[in-house]
Amino acid sequence: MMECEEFKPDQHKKEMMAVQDTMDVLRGKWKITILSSICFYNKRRFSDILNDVHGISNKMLSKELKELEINQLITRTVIDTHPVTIHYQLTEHGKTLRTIIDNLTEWGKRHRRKIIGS
Amino acid sequence: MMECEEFKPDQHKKEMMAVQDTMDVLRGKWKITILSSICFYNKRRFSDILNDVHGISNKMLSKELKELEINQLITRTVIDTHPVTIHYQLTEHGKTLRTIIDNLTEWGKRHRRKIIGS
DNA sequence: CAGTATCCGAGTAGATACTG
DNA sequence: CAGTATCTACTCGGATACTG
Repeated sequence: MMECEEFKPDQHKKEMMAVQDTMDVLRGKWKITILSSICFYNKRRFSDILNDVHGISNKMLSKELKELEINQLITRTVIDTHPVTIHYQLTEHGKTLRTIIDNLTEWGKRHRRKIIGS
Repeated sequence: MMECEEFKPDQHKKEMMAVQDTMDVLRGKWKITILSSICFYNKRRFSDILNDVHGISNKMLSKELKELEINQLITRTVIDTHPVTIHYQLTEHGKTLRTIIDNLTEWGKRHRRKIIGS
């Protein structure tokens, strides 16, 4: 047996771990949709996102936003109006998800055609 | 990095639905990793995947494989040996996930560097 | 406006044991 | 080898009500 065959599976394990890492960050029913909404509008407030993301509850939105912030994908900015306004925005790191979001969108459309068509 | 282009909000709603569709298909702790394993080896047996995907139980693997098959991402082929051998393979439709898997892998590595480095 | 608090059912997932 | 069966704990997520 060639040594590359020993090396490749090992490399593959690392790749699979990387995929898992990403999926852990994006887990939850709403995360990608929330990111997509913030990305689309650049800046977005809590209640706006609540309207954008069809079906989400304020409890879940609050929770998902916190997790996204912990993972440094979004920032939360308090603006000193009365009452206070909160702006959510993508970080530079968060913006690097753009390609993935686009791919997921494209694939979703294709999948729908495939499943309905069959 | 790119910014989100100006679509009409109505168009954006459809895009978000498409993302949701994809995430619904890929939901579950192990699906992407399983696909990644099958993809890497082209053909893969049940117990092989069980070894590839670190931490998964046979119950979960069985369940996830069924769902992937229902969504027409993989095929299950029974080969008449003794005892029988089962081959799992990606369908053509399943193979279209390749780009997404690669992107998720790349992003996972970048994210790890980002989080550990901060 | 931007969230919290609480209750609860449904689904997810692990451990272990068993089957053809 | 390729799964099922069962039991159990944990988490997800919805509904409703409440706060500064």
